[in-house]
Amino acid sequence: MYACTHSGVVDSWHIGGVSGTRREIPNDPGRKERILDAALEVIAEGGVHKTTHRKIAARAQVPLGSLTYYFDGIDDLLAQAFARLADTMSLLYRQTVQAAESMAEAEEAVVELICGPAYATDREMTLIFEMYAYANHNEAVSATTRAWLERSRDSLALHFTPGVSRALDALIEGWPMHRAFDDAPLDRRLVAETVHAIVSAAPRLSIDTV
Amino acid sequence: MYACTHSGVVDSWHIGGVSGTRREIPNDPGRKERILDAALEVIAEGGVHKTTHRKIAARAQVPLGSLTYYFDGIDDLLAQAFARLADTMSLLYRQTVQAAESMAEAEEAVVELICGPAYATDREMTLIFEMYAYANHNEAVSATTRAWLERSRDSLALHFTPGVSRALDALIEGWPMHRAFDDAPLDRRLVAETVHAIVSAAPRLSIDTV
DNA sequence: TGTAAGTGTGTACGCTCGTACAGACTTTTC
DNA sequence: GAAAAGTCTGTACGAGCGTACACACTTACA
Repeated sequence: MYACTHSGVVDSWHIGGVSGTRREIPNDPGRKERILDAALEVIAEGGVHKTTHRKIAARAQVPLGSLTYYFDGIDDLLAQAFARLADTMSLLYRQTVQAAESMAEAEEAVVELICGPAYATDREMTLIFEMYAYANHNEAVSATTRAWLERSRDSLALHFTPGVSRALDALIEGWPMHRAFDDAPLDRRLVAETVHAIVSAAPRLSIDTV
Repeated sequence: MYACTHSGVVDSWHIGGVSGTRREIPNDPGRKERILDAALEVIAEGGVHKTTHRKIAARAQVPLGSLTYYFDGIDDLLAQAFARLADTMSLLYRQTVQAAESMAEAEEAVVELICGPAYATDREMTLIFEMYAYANHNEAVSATTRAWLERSRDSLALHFTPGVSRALDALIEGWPMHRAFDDAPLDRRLVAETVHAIVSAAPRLSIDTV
């Protein structure tokens, strides 16, 4: 019986001088993760509404039964896939912001997050749209999304005041969304100047005075 | 045979002195629109991935066969439902912006669009998420979405320069999205001050100088 | 009234879906 | 070597899906 808290731990030991090896990782070490990655690919290609166990299994090159073995149904699988996406994206977000060592660099980092495509490529934007949509109908994914937004704001708070962080975060959310549908590429200078305008207004943003 | 370009036109005429009346509107005048509204309700409740012909038919209180009579499959139905949503929202957006008669009122209109809930309630936000997600996998909905974004920017252009319009539009997109997942309500003063910061920076926004 | 055209629908079909589960397979222990 | 424990999977089943279509119904006109 597979417990969903799969650790992947492998242990070797010696008993009475005899060296034994416990079965080397269930069978296929990274299988669960491979399934989750396959799920994200399938979602990116056809959307959640066309995502099925069979497509995921085929993409991950695992038998159909594997999915019911590792996950408690399709909702659980999707929730864990989106959680994996959120982890990856959050980390990238944080690394980008954290690397900045001055206010100028911090502003530049925000511009980078908005203009990409290092942070969010078309594929990631598609997945994010799917996640947001699905979150409105699934409590686990909703929690994942909230945690993600909170982590984003915390990352910005490394450099900016709370008010500025909220405003910039909204901008980082909204602008790439338009980029996803606009034909024209994003004007990097316009973005930079908008970011600067918000940052410069910090002393006047009310939430910071509370 | 029903042609999907249903006009709803009723015509009376006289031929050779005999007065005739063409059947007064197919049978159930607003049926097609009722089906589309029902579709949006079903989508709002369970998401596109749980939306089916049968649920829509039940919600609209029409027979199942009606849906295949009026629409060329589920993709067509969803596309027209989202087009209806976009029309409604676009109009509301434009009316809100257009009513402003000074720069101060224009800024206030933008704040209103962001903070709602007049413009976008939770239900509408859910539908918008679904539309964006679906647009990435359906050409017709993608076109509808692009047209919507363009109309939004045109509305803003009634009061603001192109650069400011783009920046504000991104903010109007992103901030309500966070509102949809945040526990805390939006701080209206912070929003107002952010909007003002962007508007005030207009002379320095590069796209306006081109 | 009879006929033709057009509008609308109940039913049924073929298909794919999620999921269950008997049992094959692998490793460990005796 | 045999048994036990645990890991994994191929197959099958019931449910629900989109869609087609024969046919009922309504109206227009002869």
